[in-house]
Amino acid sequence: MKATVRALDLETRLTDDHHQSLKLWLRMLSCTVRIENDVRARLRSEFGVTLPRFDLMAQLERHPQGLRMGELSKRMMVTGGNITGITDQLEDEKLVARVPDPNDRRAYSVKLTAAGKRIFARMAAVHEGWIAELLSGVSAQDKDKLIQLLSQMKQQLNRPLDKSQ
Amino acid sequence: MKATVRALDLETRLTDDHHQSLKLWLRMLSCTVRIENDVRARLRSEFGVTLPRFDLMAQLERHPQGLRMGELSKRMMVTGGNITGITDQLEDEKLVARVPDPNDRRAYSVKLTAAGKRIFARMAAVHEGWIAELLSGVSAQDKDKLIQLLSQMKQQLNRPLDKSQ
DNA sequence: TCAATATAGTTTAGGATTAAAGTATTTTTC
DNA sequence: GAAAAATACTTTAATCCTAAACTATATTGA
Repeated sequence: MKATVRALDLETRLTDDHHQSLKLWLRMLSCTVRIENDVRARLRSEFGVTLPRFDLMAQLERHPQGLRMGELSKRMMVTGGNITGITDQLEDEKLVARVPDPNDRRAYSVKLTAAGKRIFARMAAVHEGWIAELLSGVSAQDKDKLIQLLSQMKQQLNRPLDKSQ
Repeated sequence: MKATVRALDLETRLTDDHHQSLKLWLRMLSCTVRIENDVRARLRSEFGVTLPRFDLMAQLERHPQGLRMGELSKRMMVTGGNITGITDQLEDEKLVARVPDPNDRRAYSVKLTAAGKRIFARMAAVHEGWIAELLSGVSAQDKDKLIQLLSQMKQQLNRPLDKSQ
């Protein structure tokens, strides 16, 4: 839309923006759910593991010193109660361990066990291949552009919203 | 990365692409979950409705002639059993109705009731405003670019994958 | 025709997820 | 130093969601 001079009233501009935003949101949601479903099915059939358990282990792998429940909750953007449940099951399977925090008796760190590390490493490599395969139809340039734009979006989403606009 | 001449072996290129794809995927997932959680909370607090129920009604609103269970399942990218459950509840609330298909006694169409239409219209307008507000930090140009790139991604995701690459 | 197969939807069992309330511990505040 | 508030995590009840098995109807093909 090159510097248009024709009169657009506020309402029209608002509506246009609304539709554009909604369209973008639905398109992004659609891609995300599509990939998520695919990965979920593959994790189940190839490794007999659920997506949330894989995700929790992925967080821990990036933080070998361990993460608190609250940190996991924040990073995975799910409720604390949810983290409790997933951690319980991974602990039953001896893939993660709750390590008491010596300085705070309410808290502890969750860490991957040796078995957890081993098993996760195997899954992660294959998982990365799936994602690359799924996105193989998008050029490297377009991926870069998407990363850039989505990084910016993410940042904007975390910014306190100005309700006055 | 401008037409580089230095020797990159296959493995390196593969790994680079894998990391780029994974990064893109995680960034997109992060934005999506962030928005989804926000919308879920607002739908609950403003209208006392859940996100999946809202989504199902949104599908029906776009198809006034009604949609079969299987069509809803495909469009919403969730299992049929899930659609059964959500539809049951919306039907209990008299917001949608199951209309028997005269030509196929196994099937029926799900339609919004008059009350469903009225209530959904009210929610949809506000919902659209939330999305616009959430994405207000992204310029119209960037939104256009994102829509374009994500549309392309969506198309590529639906293409039969070439496992040989 | 009628048996085999496919399709439309539901049910079931198990796990995931949320919001809200609850428990235990720590920090703050007076 | 003790009451109040905050923090870290868990529990509970309800809903969501999946995969797999199931019911009922429709289609296919010998």
